[in-house]
Amino acid sequence: MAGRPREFDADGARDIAMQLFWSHGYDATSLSDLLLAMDLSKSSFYQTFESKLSLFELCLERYREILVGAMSEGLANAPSAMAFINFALVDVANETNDPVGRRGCLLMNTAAEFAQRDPGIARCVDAGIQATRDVFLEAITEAQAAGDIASNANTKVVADYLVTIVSGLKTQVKAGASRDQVANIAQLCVAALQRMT
Amino acid sequence: MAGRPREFDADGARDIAMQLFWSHGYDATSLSDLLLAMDLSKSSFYQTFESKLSLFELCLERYREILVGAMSEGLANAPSAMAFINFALVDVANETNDPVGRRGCLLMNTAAEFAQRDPGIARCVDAGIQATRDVFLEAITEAQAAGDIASNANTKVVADYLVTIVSGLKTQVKAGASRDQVANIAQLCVAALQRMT
DNA sequence: GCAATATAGGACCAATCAGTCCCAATTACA
DNA sequence: TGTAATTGGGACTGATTGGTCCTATATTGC
Repeated sequence: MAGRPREFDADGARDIAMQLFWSHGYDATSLSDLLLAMDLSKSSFYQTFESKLSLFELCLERYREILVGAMSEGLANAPSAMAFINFALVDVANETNDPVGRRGCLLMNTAAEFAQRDPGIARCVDAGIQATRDVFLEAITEAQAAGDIASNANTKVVADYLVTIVSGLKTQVKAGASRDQVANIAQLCVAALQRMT
Repeated sequence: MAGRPREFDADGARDIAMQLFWSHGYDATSLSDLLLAMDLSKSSFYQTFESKLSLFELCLERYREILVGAMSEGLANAPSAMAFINFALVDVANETNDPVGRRGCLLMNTAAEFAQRDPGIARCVDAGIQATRDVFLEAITEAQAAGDIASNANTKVVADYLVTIVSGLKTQVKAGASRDQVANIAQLCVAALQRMT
């Protein structure tokens, strides 16, 4: 009944596209760039992914999946919730010498580039940010139980605080800040968190 | 000796362009958009501003000028340096219902969009960020003298912290956060700052 | 063999892009 | 009056954009 099977891995191709979008943004990633990197003919591309925009949505969802997965795993494996939070912030400094360039966060980049233009994209971005916020929320609750964060702190606001910090740090990286600079800011943020009442 | 004088205000036209770039970014602002808004013919445009890119550089410099001016004035007129810092952060929440839209900061937007593409633009962005950092630095030193910030705090890192926070908050705004949400995060950041040792 | 699907490749589309050039008219100063 | 500069407008460039359509070939299940 079914015809000739697809010869390429659609998920793999989408992941390659995700890297491009992450590096250069939506507009600056042209269709020809995509076809070249994904090693697809135009026919195959449009048969599998409806359009550039819908592929982008897939990439955003995939990005969230990977990001939240890594964060959840990091939290689970960390010696303590506070250690995880500390790592999440300080680790941003390592992106200053990322061989693939200072790309920031695909979700935040998208929010900055054109989340307001397309409602579907806006929903994707929002869902992604909420998901990372939820992981932080979990870590904060855990850190509270461990006595590392004041018990009367408003966990939701603190979670938003962490998302804001990470977002801000990544923008600093894109703006050209040095490794030490970013690491120092991150440490200050963690220290501030620990002193909250 | 001189011929027919220019009929339009070049600085005013540049300011209009700045608003466009601020709202939509560099790439998404087309030349026709610019000509229409600035009310210029293509001839006049290219005679006065060498190219779209060099006009953009002018806009970045102008933006810095306005931003730093407003911050300096705010600091000078505030009841205290700490009050100024508090206002600088909490006031970001007001951008959630800005009639012109959630535009973020032109400097940070540019850093995110393509600071890495062009070295001249990267310098402009960096200069702008440094300038705002310097105002914060001044405020921090003043707040230290007033006893509102711990005297042993590393002022440069704290200044970077503030820049990071403002940048993060503005990104939150662009990502769709509510007014209260942003205000709460901002207040938390200020509270954290005041508890630093 | 037949229907269904996927393949690569290219022709083609209308639109947009930034930028150049040329034009005739206009307005200044000397 | 002549020179210098700006004006608006349009023609035009070459390139790129995302996307559609078509053809011919290939591979599957029935």
